[in-house]
Amino acid sequence: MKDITPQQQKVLDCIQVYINKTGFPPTRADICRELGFKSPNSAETHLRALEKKDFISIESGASRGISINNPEIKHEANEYPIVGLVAAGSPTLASENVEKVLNCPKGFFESDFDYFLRVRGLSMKDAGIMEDDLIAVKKTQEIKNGDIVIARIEDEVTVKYFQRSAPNIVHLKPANEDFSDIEVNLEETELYIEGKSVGLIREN
Amino acid sequence: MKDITPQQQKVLDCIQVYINKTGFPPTRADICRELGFKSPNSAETHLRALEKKDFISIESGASRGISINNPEIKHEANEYPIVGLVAAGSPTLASENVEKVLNCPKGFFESDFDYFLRVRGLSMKDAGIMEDDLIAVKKTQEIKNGDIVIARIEDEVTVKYFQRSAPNIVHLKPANEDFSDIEVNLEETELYIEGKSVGLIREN
DNA sequence: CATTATACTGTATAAATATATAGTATATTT
DNA sequence: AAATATACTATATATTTATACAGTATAATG
Repeated sequence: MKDITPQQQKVLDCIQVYINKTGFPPTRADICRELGFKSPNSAETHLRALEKKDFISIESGASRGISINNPEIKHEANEYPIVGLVAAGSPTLASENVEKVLNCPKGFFESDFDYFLRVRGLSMKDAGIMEDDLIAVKKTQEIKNGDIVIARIEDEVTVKYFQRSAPNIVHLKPANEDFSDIEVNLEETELYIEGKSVGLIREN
Repeated sequence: MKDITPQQQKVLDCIQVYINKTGFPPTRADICRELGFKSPNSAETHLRALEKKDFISIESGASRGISINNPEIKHEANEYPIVGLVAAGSPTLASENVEKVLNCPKGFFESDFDYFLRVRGLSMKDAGIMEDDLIAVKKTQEIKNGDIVIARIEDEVTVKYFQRSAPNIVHLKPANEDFSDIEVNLEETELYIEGKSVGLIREN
């Protein structure tokens, strides 16, 4: 992180204060009003300087598209969506699948994650994953053998242990003797890995 | 607070998730994209309904001028100690037993709780409680049959199902067939109930 | 049975906003 | 001495965005 100039610090503080006060970031004009600038370009150039120094991110084209980069994890809390294991289709954050959102501190689990998945069924019982548990899912394709993955095979979504047995053969193994392994031949069947489990929460 | 419709809840969640993801609220068009609406007016009317019911505030004329009203639940976070199952003696919050502290929002589980207990052994495996899991423990003497309790019998601390079989007989039942029930005659043996499990967290 | 709330599509537009361009001036670095 | 970063004013404009208006349809309410 490069050093910030006093004026840039003022602009950064102004953005933070504005967000705290209103709930959304300021426009260039808002910053000018707050800090007494007479040209929107004053704000613009400061914003670009802050962006270059990585203090903020600016989403191009979006109004008020400023977000403050906060690499240090201060017990900031986040709202994470809880999605259900929909029988057909992958768990998506977009639509009717979001059950509710759960407030959880950033860095709660060792790895960061993207959403919670509500578990249906007992196929991972012996891994201590019970019905209605919430799995913290990190969307990633970096899977190692033995990871617990959220996998979609032809519109069916399941939670299983991942094991690549051969270059084109993946085994999805349940942790329950009442269920059997799923062998997926990647040349015949489409397998999409939604992500992997990085944690679990049970409310009882 | 008036009651919210399922669809309005989705829109509200969508706003919250969008803010988490981007740092700023969505536009009407953004909401449509996320939820699959084809007219910006769909988002607009839902927003106005949410505003009328006081779930959100909308700043007139401002782009992305949506803020979520959440005066009551301020997602206050607390530091909870993680204590180990010390072989002799009850889990105390004395500093030598505190492994570390975990930041967790208030009201994270349905019931409030006092500390986390690091689980040793697999005696509650079939209840989905695995080695190294963290049990959220509420210090209480109000125990019902079937509750998962943290019990101390003569300096030995265990986690078990609680069942009062007779006025003076308590059974502490494991959830693992390799372990056997512990029958406690309250007239002969001292049983102290440390508290009960109200939730579980697994970091993996 | 009329009214109101919910839940949408589709179109239009004034206002809000990001952002480029053209300058001026000072301090710092190479 | 030239280049670069900072720190502004002033103007212009394409795009983004909020928001109104016109419909359709269904369920709930009084």
